[in-house]
Amino acid sequence: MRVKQIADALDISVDTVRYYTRIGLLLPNRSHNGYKYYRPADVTRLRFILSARSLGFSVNDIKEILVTSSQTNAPCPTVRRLIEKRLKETEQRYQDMHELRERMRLATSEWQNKPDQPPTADTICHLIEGFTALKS
Amino acid sequence: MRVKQIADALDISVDTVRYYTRIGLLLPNRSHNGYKYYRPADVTRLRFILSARSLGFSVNDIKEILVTSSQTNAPCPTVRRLIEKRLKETEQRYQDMHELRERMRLATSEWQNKPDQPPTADTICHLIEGFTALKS
DNA sequence: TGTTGACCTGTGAGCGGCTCACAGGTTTAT
DNA sequence: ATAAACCTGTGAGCCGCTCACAGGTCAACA
Repeated sequence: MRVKQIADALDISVDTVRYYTRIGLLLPNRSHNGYKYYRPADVTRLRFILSARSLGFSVNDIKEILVTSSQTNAPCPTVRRLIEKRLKETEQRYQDMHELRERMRLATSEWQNKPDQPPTADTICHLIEGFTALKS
Repeated sequence: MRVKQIADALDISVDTVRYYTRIGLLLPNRSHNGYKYYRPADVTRLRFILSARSLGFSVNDIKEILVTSSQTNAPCPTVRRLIEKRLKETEQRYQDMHELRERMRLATSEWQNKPDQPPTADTICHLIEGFTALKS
């Protein structure tokens, strides 16, 4: 398979396939014309990469898992360790997003009742500065 | 004030102050020695920038707001328009984070009962591939 | 046989919002 | 006088792609 075929088959862009190839996650064959040819094993590998991405693993994580898998033939402990770490980060970012969303909602709601005002010497936008002053 | 003083005063890093200066959000004075000197108006401006960042505005948004503010002296309509846009994006990312968190939690919980296994011809890590196969 | 058009190549840059590094100049305190 | 702490501009790195460029390859059709 050539790049477009494998990309279409797994419903991702050729650029993404090329990116994974470029950073060494995929290792296709080269033919006389310089084209890259992807074999069934590469499809398995790419499918694995996409699964891992959708579970929040970084591409470096995936690289590490693939190396471990080929060396020690027991990638699972690595996988368990990494997902714990990524889950903690995700929880934190989720929490941050939650707070940001609340702040934004509260601000828009409060701004409903406030008029537009020109800037002064001390304030650039009374909506933004007024809201922050209120909360801090 | 010099960079470290303003950075300490607002509890951010000198690199961040320099970054905002570099992209033109801050416009300090220059003295004979080449040092940048920040005045009270710059402190107000930086405080505004930080408030806006904490409400989810991008640095480009802030640039736009500052330009509007200095030209039309009514930044509020711009601010209202932009926060609506950013809020929608934030809602979406929040939702995405929520789903990712659920997937990760479910995966870790299911993996509790599964043993480690070496890779085979068709699978690299049965935990990851097994989980994805289950959900799709 | 020629020519279109779809595909392919590698490399480099861009996105956001910082953060870090480098090599050297300036100021301040001892 | 000297050392420590500060300052400068510029460039690169982070992440995971995405887009652009200039040119090479190949199948189909006239």
